[in-house]
Formats: sequence, C-alpha cells, structure tokens
Amino acid sequence: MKKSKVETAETRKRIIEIAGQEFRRNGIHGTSVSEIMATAGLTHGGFYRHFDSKEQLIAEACAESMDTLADKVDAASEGGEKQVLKMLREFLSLDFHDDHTDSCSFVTMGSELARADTEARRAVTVGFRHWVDAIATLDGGSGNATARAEAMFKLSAMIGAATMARIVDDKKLSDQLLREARKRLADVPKRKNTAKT
Amino acid sequence: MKKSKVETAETRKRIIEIAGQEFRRNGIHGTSVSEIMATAGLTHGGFYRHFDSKEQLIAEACAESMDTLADKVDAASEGGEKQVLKMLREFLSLDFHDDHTDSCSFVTMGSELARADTEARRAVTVGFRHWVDAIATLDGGSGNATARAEAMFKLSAMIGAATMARIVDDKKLSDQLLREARKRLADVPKRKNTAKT
DNA sequence: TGTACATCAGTGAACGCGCGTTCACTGATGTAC
DNA sequence: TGTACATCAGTGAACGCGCGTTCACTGATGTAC
Repeated sequence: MKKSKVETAETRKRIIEIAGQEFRRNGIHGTSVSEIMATAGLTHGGFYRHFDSKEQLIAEACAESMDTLADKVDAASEGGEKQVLKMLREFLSLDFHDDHTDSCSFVTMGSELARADTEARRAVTVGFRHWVDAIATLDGGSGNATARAEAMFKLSAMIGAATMARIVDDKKLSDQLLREARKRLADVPKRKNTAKT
Repeated sequence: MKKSKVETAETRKRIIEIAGQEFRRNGIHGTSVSEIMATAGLTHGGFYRHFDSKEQLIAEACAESMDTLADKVDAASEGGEKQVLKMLREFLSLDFHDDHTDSCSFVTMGSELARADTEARRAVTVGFRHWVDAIATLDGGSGNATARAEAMFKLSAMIGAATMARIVDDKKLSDQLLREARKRLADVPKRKNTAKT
C-alpha cells in the first residue's frame, strides 16, 4: 500500500492541519493521536511513518497554525489599518464562538502552550512576534520601539479578553469582556463631528 | 484507621489546597489524583472518602483558589489604590516566575478552565467578578458601569500579558510583555512635574 | 464512667480503559538493469 | 520500454503504562446503653 511521494506529502500536511484544528477544539491533552488519524481518514498505526512522536506533531501543528496566522496578518496588513482592525474585531467576536477551526491558538491552547516543549514554544513565539510587527507597522513602523511595545500590549489585552470570555460561564459577561476589548483595541477611531467649524 | 471529624475536615481541606497548587503548577490534565494524594501524604485509595470524582475536586479547588484570591483582593482594597496597584504589579512580575503556588488560576489553567465543567467555571466566574468589583471600586464604585467595564478590560489585559509571558520562549520578550502591561495598568500615576508653575 | 458495637478514614491491590508507541504484514510505488 | 526487486505508506493487533475508580480490609473514633 505504499503511496506516491506526492500523496505522502499531502497526507502529512493533512495530518498537521487536522491536528491544529483538534488541538484548538479540544486542547492538546484532550486530543489523541488516534483521534487525529481517524479524522484524517487513517488508522493510528501509520502515524509514525510521518512523525517521531506526538510532541513533534504538536510543534509542527503550532508552526503551521502560525504560518496561517502570519498569512492572514500579512493580507490584512496590506489592506491597511481598516483591514487590520477588522481582523482584530473578528478575533474578538466570532472567534469566541463555536467554530474553533479558525480560532486563535494562544487563546484555545494558552495554558497548555506554556507547558509545551521547546520546539512548540519557539514556533508560537515566532508567530506572535510576526503579529506584533504587523500591528506596530500601522503605527510608527515595526522598527519603532514604542509602536512595538504598544502592539504587544494590545495583543496581550486581546488574548486575555478572549481567554476570559471563554472561561466565564455567563454569556452576557463574555460578550461584555469582548466588547470592552473591541472598543479599546479594534474600533475605527471616530471623527469628532460634534464641534462645528 | 478512622480519623476524628476534625482531622477528616483538615485532611479534606489540605487535599483541596494541594490540588489547587498542583493544578496551577502542572495543569489540570497534568495532575493525577494519585499525585495530589501523595503530596498530601496519603495513598490514592482514600480520595473517594472525600470526593465523588476528580471533577468535583477540580470545582472545589477552583472555588478555594477564588476565595483565597478574594481575600487578597479585599485586603488590598482596604489599603486603597496604592495597595491594589501593588497587588497588580506583583501579579505582573513575580507571579510569572517559578513559584506557581501563589500564581493566578486564570493564567496557569486558562485554556483548561474554558473546557472545565459547569461547577468549576461557575466558581471561577464568581472569583473574577469579585476582582472586577474591587478594581471598579477604586475608580467610581463597583456600581458604576463605566468603572466596571474599565476594570474588566484591565484584568483581561493583565491576564493576557501574563499568559503570553509564560508561553513565549524568550525571557526578554516575556519581561517586556509584563513591563508594558505594568506600565499601563499598575503604575502609580506620576505627577507631571516637568511644566513649572 | 465503662463496655460493646457501628462507623468510616485510610490502605494498597486490582479494575477497565485509553493513551502513545511498536511491529509484522500488505501491496502499490519507485528504481536498477 | 519491460522486468525484478527494494522501499515504504498504511493497516490493525499488541505492548506497557498511568489514569480514574472500586473494593475488601484495618483499626481508631464516635455512639448507644
């Protein structure tokens, strides 16, 4: 049953993508190798033809998720401030809801990532830095230390709000947590039209 | 080997406290019932004389952690703004470091709490609300909607910064994440002495 | 206050289960001639 | 281009292990008289 090189590469990629989705949905500990393989339409035994261990898959899935995030960030970045703010607003609304496929690894796996191995943490750090750069670029350039510092704070706040919104057991409170973060981080600044002249 | 009522109650309390510490240190999934009991100086079999399940212990440990947090928050609150800001600064520095015993459940167990059962989430929601109240009280009173909204945002940002500081694999970046949050959330406001008169 | 007995906190072996991982096997793919 | 053979992706049974949980047992505690 050997598969062609192309097929093998595609399968490997599919496993990584599915792993990322499942890790985000059920957590790293909450997702088994068998479950990932089954979702990919395979049996668990073949897993080790592609990866040395679950740990390695975790690291690769994190790297893949961060690449996808970077692409999104870059695309929004090219669209200018409005697009980036729109992305942040999405992150602080829909993201919280049921579809975990597209949601943010820092939020869905946060406390597990903090205990992940070196490779996984390295991968997500790269992704986070890229995100910081994009936000900073809008406001003084990514080389500007002040803008970078402000971007770090904004992203921290966003991730914290999304995390708390998921934890809390009251939908109203969840909504408010996200709303307050949106107001402060992702709203299009309003022109003051009140004062005439 | 029956124990006296007093001893039994003390043992139960000890198990809950140790569970909270271990969950914060190693995560919920990363801490076994046996490990908790061993740390409490007991064997695992006796666990079920005190609790129906691990789930129940998780909920009770969360409730206990939140009570402890509430006590700290109240104590700081009575000391006024300076004390509360001091508490937030501690949260955003030492807290990140090795001693997880005293650290914050929202940070150390964040993504796991979001998947915890109803009881656990209810418990931590109560604790979070209490914290929001305390911060809001400093700035307009806990009945003031604007002050509460601002407090929610501040706490979100704090939790997000601490979470990211733990995830990231570069100590300098960790430090900066915490520093930027401290600057914006926990610094004693400086009087502007630059402009004379 | 003293005695007899029921209770039950704690022990440690055992349970079933699902985990990550290994392995002998299959058969299509890729390669050497 | 055709044939013979090595490779290796995928299968599914099996491995050891640690998990949460159960259970028969022990013996000090608490209670009833």
